[in-house]
Amino acid sequence: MEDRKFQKVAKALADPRRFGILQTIAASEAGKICSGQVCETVTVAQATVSHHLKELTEADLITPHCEGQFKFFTVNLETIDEYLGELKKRLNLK
Amino acid sequence: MEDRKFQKVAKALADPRRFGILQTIAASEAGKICSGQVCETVTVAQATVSHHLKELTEADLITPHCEGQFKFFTVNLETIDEYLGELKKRLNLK
DNA sequence: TAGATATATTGACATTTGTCTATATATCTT
DNA sequence: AAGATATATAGACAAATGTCAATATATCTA
Repeated sequence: MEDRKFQKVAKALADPRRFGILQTIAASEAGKICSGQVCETVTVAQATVSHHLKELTEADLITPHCEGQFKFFTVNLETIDEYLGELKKRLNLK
Repeated sequence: MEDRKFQKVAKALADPRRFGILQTIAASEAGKICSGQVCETVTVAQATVSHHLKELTEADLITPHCEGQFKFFTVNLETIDEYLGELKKRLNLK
């Protein structure tokens, strides 16, 4: 994994609220959830949620797909696995 | 793992320079390295290195032990493993 | 005991970042 | 077409953060 992506992922995971959103998406019934539903689970403004979803998307931790006026997100498991592997690799673990 | 620690570790890992320092410690010959040696591998001031080492220590990612006027650090593998496990757990992975 | 070396702390500063309100854009529904 | 709903963007702001120079503290050595 490239430095740039490695750092992007680490940063995306580092904010508590943003990680909470990621967790919410991961825990969603259908494995996907739309922006509005995320907003309901959180105490910040819609613009802030939109911002966090963008960050998570740019880190490739989630993947968006539109259905009409709704935008759904799914967790990108591969990126997470890659990140965990890369972290171990860089720290010479197991 | 408690929320507080989980966040602390994530934040500690999120800064590129700080992660680089962690990597340097992990890669050290003897498995331990003192502050001054870390300084040599990096382009920032000694005060900045000291600050990052403190952050890593507070996140329990490294453990300090003094030998005279030197302060050595070793990587705390347990914390890293715990963090990886917790991350998977929170995202419902494998 | 002095001076040298190693690390920590303080205080300042600039940048980054999370947040908001207001507004724009896009899609749906009647 | 018009209003309603969903999401994105712009701009502003405060708080957090990485950085530094200067200084303090602690330990070593001659």
